[in-house]
Amino acid sequence: MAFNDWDEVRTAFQVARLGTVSGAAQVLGVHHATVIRHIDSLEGKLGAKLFQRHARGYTPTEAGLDLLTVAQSTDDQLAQLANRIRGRGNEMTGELIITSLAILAPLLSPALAAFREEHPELTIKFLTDERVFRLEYGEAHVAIRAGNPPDQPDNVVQKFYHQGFALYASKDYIAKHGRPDTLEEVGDHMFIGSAEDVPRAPFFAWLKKHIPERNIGYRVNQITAARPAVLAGLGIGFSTTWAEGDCGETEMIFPPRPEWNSQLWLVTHVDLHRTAKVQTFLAFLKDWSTRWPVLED
Amino acid sequence: MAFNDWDEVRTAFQVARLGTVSGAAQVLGVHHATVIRHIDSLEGKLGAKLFQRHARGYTPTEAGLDLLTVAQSTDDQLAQLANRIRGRGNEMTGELIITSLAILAPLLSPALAAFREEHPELTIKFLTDERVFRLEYGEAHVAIRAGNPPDQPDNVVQKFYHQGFALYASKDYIAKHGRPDTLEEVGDHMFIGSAEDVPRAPFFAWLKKHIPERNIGYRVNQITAARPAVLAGLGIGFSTTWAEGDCGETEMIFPPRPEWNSQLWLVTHVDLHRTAKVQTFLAFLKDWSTRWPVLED
DNA sequence: GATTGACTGTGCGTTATTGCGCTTATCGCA
DNA sequence: TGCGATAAGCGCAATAACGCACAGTCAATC
Repeated sequence: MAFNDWDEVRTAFQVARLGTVSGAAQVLGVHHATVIRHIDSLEGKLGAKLFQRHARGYTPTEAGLDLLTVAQSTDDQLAQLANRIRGRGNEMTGELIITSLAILAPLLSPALAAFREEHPELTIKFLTDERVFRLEYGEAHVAIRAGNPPDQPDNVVQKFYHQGFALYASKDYIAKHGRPDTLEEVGDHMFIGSAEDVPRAPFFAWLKKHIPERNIGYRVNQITAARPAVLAGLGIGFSTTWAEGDCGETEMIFPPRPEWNSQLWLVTHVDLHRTAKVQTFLAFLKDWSTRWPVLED
Repeated sequence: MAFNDWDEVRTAFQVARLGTVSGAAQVLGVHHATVIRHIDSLEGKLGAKLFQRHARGYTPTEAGLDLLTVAQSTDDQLAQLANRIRGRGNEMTGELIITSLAILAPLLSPALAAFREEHPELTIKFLTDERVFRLEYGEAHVAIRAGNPPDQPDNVVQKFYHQGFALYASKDYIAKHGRPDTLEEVGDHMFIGSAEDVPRAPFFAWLKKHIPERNIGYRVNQITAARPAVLAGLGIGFSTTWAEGDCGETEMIFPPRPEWNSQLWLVTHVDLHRTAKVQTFLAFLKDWSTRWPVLED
């Protein structure tokens, strides 16, 4: 390790620049004795004189002049860095990393597109994965989570969209098998269930509890795979109300129930929550979500 | 002022590089609590988070990554600077500034030429002036002084060449006016004296004391002007034995006397005396001076 | 040539920074 | 599920860095 005390370099820099210990002390906001001690320490470590001392001040030697130029460039670079970091909090530039459940991609994409149009300097990363991305590792700025309110420490959580799930079937399926009248009497109708033994999604948990095993002929481990199965006529399956709203390919068999619903949460890390980038995005997203269909109780 | 504590930047740099507070503390040779305090202080000053804290360590934010790259370059530059400064003491490069009396230029120049040939990397500045250059201001590395031993503090003084002065006249002058037999009976012979009221040079002081005013028809304020005057036939004047040795234009009228002689001193500043550059030059010069004419007592 | 002002240098008391020990939390592994 | 390893965080005591006051030096100026 070359210099193990950058502050001493900074002190020597000011002395070399100003030519006097007193002047450097004034600029640095310390006592001139401190400046002398820093210089002595630095010269001792380097084994070379940086300054010639005389009653009128300190004159840099060749080594001192060399330090002057290097430290000047360091000073400039650090000043620029400070400006960048201080300004970054208020800038809508760089990356904005958002993570959510894969199923929300169709719902969120239009909002993200509109947000990017408003802030072209911003690059948006939209991450979906089986594993939960960790905000505390800096993997994302904003997470959209479902289910019970996340209670990670250092995470700022706020209520977001209340998502309604209903049971749908394709028009083909209905033409072939008709539609069940009640959920208590499903007859031979086939349902699309979860591949998990203990499904995390509330609607899948409900399905496992209320629909007999024999009526479940197709199982998925991700809800995103359910809709294509429904469209393919594999059975009656869950989908969100916002996805099926007015598309002509499916019909709602049973309307949303409170116990099927899923609450979405907006989650940010406390360190990033206050930044303009995150705040602007959250405000935009909440405003956008008012246009989404609302469940009637 | 952007950063007023470069040490905290250095700490943050190691944390960003290694990813953990503990690792950075180990590298820096401080306690990990100190590292945490540095980071907290730095973030507070910048008003932005540099790291995301979690149980596995510290992950740099965008600002932290920015700092990492800037500080990495700073670290490299300071390391190179340290190597340059540490090595400079042993290098024969850069400048070597020598100051002396103007009259010594003809004597020293051949030595300086030979020295530069041995060390082509070295640029030699040879300064002569009325005023005395001050070593303690870094104006020169080596000074060649005459007269009484200099007793400036912080100056390293060593005996150098013992310079002999004699009285010379040009062949023209001798042809016209002949030559005096003794210094006690100078008759109408003209001498070249000093323009100063109290001459500092010992031979001029002697001249003022022993030669009547009426025999001094030409006065100079610098000894360098004396030899051209002698050559021009203005009178009998002092010159150094090394200058007149075997040139055919002048003849020695009176041989050197101990009271005319002048001791030369090699003077260096204590801060620079130990450097290889100065030491090598001093050794070379002393060796070279052994070839100069020696006074017989 | 005495005086004034600016600067360096040093001993001493104080403050602030640091190190230490302990606690808490997380992860990996059996 | 429990245990060991690793890392952050925090209060308290020790130490090192700091500011202060005064001495000493030099240069300029009237």
